[in-house]
Amino acid sequence: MPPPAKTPSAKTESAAAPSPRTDRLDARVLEGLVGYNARRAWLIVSTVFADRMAPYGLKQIDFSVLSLLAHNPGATSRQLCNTLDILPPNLVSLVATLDGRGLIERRPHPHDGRAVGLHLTPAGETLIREAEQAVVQLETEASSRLSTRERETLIKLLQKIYL
Amino acid sequence: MPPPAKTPSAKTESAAAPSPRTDRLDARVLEGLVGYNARRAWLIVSTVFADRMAPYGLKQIDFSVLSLLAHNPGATSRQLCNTLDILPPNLVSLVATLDGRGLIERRPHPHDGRAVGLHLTPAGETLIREAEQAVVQLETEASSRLSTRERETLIKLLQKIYL
DNA sequence: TATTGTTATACTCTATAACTATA
DNA sequence: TATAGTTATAGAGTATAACAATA
Repeated sequence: MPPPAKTPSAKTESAAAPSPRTDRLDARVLEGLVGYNARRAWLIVSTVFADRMAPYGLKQIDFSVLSLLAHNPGATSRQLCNTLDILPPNLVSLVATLDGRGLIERRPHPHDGRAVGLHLTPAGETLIREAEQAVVQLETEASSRLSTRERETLIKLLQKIYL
Repeated sequence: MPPPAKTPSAKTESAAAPSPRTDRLDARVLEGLVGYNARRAWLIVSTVFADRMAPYGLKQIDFSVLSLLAHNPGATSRQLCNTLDILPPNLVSLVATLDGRGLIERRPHPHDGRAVGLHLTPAGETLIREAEQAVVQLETEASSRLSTRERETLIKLLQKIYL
């Protein structure tokens, strides 16, 4: 059996340079891991998201909550928590802030006296409509090196992991 | 122009159920975003990672540092920071802990008196060798619904975003 | 003057325990 | 007894400013 074809190694670049003194290291092991790559990609999209959503005063979690309420009027905190995988105590101040900004409204739940139905206000509706458009735009730019087909494939494969 | 074909909406499930009272909400807008999906997928892999690496006493960042040092002996803190996109102050206690555990060693840098070359100890070499195998295994399981080809495609597409 | 590594610190995110009011 | 929402709090993760030693 012939020796296996070696993948190019950083060490073989130059036999006389044990300390290449570059700023970047050989990260090929990490770059072969789904977890590492998913986090790095998310970090990039995240940064663009934060920049573009700053004018709307929305962080990622705020956007998620408003977008869910736009398409699920009357949803409860518990439903938001289950859908977004966040813990109830961490949603409280968030909902309170959105309420204080006049973007959402808390109404008594029709069938359950313990629960509170969350609804977008007209201001909230307007804001999330604009924000959703901005997010679609920002997502397209952040993944501009992917074709439409590739982007769809990427999302489909990611969902095979968590959905 | 005819009305556009409606995508199936949660609202059309039943005209008499304005509050479906389910635990899951319609999240199709979010599920169309790369950022959202990348984060959700990373969260899953992350959980599996934490469970399987607990016996080794390694968090993700510890694993990344040790793995980089295994393939880049003598790397400096600054190089680790640049490669992993973390800030220097946040690496200090981390390196100190790995040093305290006897997994890495700090040696004076040959060409730069300010810098410190980081090296794995024999114990560190052994640990990261086992840990890398465990991570490959855990990654395969966490992405078990993907074929080998799909997993490669996923990684390639993620790297198109951040690399 | 610029860079490496460091300290101190603050802010955000995430997690747990315990309470209340309703079911 | 169990669940929805809340409070308080603790722990991680991430960020900035400022300093000492060296280039």
